Amino acid sequence: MSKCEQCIVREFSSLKALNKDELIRISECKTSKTIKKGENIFEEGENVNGIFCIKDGICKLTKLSPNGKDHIVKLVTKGELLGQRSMISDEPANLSAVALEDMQVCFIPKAEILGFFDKNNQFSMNVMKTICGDLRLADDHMVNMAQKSVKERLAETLIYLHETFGTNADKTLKIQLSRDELASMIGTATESCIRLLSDFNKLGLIELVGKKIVLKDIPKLKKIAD
Amino acid sequence: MSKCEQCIVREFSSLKALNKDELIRISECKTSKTIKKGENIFEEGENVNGIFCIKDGICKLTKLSPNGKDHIVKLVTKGELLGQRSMISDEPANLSAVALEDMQVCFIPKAEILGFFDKNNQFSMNVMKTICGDLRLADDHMVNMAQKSVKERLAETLIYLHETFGTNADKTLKIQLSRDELASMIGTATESCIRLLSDFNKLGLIELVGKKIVLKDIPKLKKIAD
DNA sequence: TCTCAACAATGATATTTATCATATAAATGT
DNA sequence: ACATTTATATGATAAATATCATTGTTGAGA
Repeated sequence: MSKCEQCIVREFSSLKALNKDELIRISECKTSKTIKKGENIFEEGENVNGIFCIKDGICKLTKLSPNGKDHIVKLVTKGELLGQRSMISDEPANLSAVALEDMQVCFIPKAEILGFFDKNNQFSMNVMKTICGDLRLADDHMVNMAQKSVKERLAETLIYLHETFGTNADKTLKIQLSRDELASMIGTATESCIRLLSDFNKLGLIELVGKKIVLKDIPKLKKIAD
Repeated sequence: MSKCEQCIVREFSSLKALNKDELIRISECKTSKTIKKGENIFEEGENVNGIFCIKDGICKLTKLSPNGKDHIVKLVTKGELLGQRSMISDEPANLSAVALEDMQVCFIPKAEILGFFDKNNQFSMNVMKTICGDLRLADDHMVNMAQKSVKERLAETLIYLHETFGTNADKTLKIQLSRDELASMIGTATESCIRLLSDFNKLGLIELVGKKIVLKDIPKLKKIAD
């Protein structure tokens, strides 16, 4: 079993507040998993009973809307933790986590984490701050969904993907979402999303390289996004 | 100065975990304010430096969208706390709080609250759970905004207002929002909101009594809301 | 009581977005 | 390598929603 102490991704999450002994305890009780692209880490409504630490890969957090469409609420990547909210609220997961690429994740049981809450204030403060950050993002996102047009949301999302996940050598966005997934991030029909991408392409704002996307004119995209 | 110990609203918030001594400490450092309808408790971007405990009244939490329209993110009422997220994140307020009716609020300085975080685990757990609940609502809300039609959102909001704030003796909704405010809760143009209210009225789902609203057929409204 | 300003209502129209249909391109399994 | 599925693309059209213009209503303050 690999040692959390030597795992570099912990430095990027609330876990960085844990000391040597605490990390050793986690190493002993955690379980590591490989998740293949397209598989669930957990599903909406499921009891999670612990948190997941993402060692490698990216996943989407989705929620099923009553109309039957999935909405992508957030993308979560290497170094981040999953399932904190459910654990603290002591409720089933509100969102599903689905791998966008092959992933390595570690599962840490709830009991262990709750123990640290009592003893390590810095750790619980870190978790709180993370959740507060998520809340802020969610509120901002909600207002965007309610007040911005699909075009504005698409431009904004493209810039977000560019800034957050970067580009490949050929300048294409490193994170590769299907048109369908992109549509369900911005909350629109797949066809509308494709059409707007075509428009952006014709306007020279982006370039479509097969299924991949290159951002050609970021200042203009930012202007559209507001 | 009134005593927090004898204030009943604390029973409805995270503050219920505080013991007698802690409540006395708060009584000594808190300040009480009257906020008139339409006035701000705090404004987006402002440094809050503490939390507000709502003793009486209702306020709206709004965020200004880049298009210049205000969006109502949440309604907050008697017994709830305000400003927790900003305090924990150590960031300026992300939302403005505006009184919908005359309010009584108490302000508790940050230093005091942070002190309790260290010493009273139940209290910090309560705060965490509240914020987790807010996050869950925000995510749900985001998906609604992204995936539901304006009509669905209006029906849903009417039911929410009914269930949360109840009705007057004449069956009208107790909380009275202007058409403009209702529109900015559901994320649509004021005229669209008014038009849909007229439609609901003609269909016998609601009744418009001047500026007030009576829900006539809740089951059908729920069906529309999904 | 009158006046003005804010709010509510509605029509006409433009714009945005979804839906349905169909075509093409790319990926997948055998 | 071929057939079959899946994803992308685009046109035609319908539906939802926003915008602009106008009128009616209400309530607060002079």
